[in-house]
Amino acid sequence: MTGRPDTSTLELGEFRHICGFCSLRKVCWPVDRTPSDLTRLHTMIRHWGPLRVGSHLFGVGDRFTAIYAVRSGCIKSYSIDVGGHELVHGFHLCGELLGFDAVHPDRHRCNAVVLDITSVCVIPYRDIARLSVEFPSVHNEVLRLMSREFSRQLLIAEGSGAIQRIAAFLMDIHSRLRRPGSAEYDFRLPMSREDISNYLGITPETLSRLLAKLCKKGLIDVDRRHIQLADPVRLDLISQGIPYEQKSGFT
Amino acid sequence: MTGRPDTSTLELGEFRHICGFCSLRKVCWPVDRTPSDLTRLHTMIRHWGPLRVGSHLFGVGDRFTAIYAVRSGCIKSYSIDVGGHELVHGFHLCGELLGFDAVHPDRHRCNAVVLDITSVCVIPYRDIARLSVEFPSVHNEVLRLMSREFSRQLLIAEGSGAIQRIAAFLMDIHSRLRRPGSAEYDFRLPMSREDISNYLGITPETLSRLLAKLCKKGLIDVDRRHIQLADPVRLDLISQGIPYEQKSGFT
DNA sequence: ACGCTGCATTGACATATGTCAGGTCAACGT
DNA sequence: ACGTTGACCTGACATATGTCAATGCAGCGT
Repeated sequence: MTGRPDTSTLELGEFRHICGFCSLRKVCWPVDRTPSDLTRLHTMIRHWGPLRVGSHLFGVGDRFTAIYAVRSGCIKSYSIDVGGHELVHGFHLCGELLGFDAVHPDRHRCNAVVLDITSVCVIPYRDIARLSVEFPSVHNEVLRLMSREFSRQLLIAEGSGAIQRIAAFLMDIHSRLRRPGSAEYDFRLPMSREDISNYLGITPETLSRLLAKLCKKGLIDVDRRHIQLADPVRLDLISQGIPYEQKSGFT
Repeated sequence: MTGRPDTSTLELGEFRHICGFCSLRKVCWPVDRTPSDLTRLHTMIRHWGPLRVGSHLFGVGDRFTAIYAVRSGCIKSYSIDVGGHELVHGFHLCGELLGFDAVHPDRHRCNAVVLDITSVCVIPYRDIARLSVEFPSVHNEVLRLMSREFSRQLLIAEGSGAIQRIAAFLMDIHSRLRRPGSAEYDFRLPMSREDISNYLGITPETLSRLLAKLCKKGLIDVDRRHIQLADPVRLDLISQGIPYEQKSGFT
């Protein structure tokens, strides 16, 4: 779409669509809009996908051309450090935006790869900038969305222990994956153990052991990528560094 | 200034100033501006300070009223977690901006406390929003500054080992503290060991030991808060996880 | 000069996490 | 049914870091 060659990408479903009918509208642009605003959005946004697992939305050094909204599936953003190791910056699930990493130098500073079959909306940045000038609310919206990403990063980084970060991660993914209003506590992780451990800054072995530990303590149930939060309340306490019992074995 | 009562604050030097004469102008707003832009800034910005060590610029829950630019000194932003422990988000040195933590919920999510005798510029957010609408370049500027903060956070968080993070921290502070064009490699840390270790997510003891180790290896010289980077090149390698020798003892 | 005080350092030890190696299991094609 | 493959789990051990307690040391007021 940006002219970037990526032969691993399927471009099957490219077509225009009206955001006014989009189920994700409130997620992408929660501010109330007038019909004329929606008409504008209609002329700006393209739908794209479904994309094949492993294909890239953009890569390091690509020019900043657009913001992406995930309609379904999961995108992983990552970079490769000087030692050649992958560094996972984050995951973008259904209803979330990505691409803000390139606002300043005008070039993407990370890669974005498809983990699940994924469809996205493409919002050209040029149009966002134009809209921002016309509608201050859009400007605030962009700032707000950047801010949200920012605090999510802090959330994971602040836990001092591995268990805290794992618990926080599970709670975070669950809250982002569940449909609004749903009270279900089970979900399927869209990413591998390796991606999770890399994101959390621990080894896959430690992640595996601590998941087993949480399982044995009865806080969660794990079956491969299927997760059930058996005791969300205690999990939440652990994610905040509070052992749920005096002698539970969690610091 | 915002009406927030803070009896520990000195309000000695409050007066209007023309940013066109300000030595920090290029740091705050590096984009070239027309004289009329400068006149506008003139009407917006107030100077404030010097502020006493320990006084607060703002606290958690305060309404988002302004962005602050540090003219001299050092500000620490931090929050208190549910366990009552302090969590240091970052430090703001001469020529840097703070206050963006409150763009979304319109309330500050952290406290900002003075570490060194500090003077700041106060830029009311209302005016920034207004300027953003009139001048797209200002809008980009705000995004760029948020983006810079964002990547600084990642820089520190990504190092897997404590030594990496310490090395990265020292290099980072040095680059932010030195005057442009200066080739000096010594500086004075504006914050305590406890603040540093808290920021890096390690204990003061570990910090102390690893600083001693770097010292013994001849990479730095330490005298209380005075630091000299004796071997910046190798320090930089360490900050990227690359041992500077095969058997150096650094992972 | 003196002792006080707060911060920084150091040592001994406990614990958490990484490393390396091997083993288990489900998914898949033949 | 069989072996192959890749992801995941587990054990033994090395290392890094946290914890607790004691010491050093500069700044400061008396």
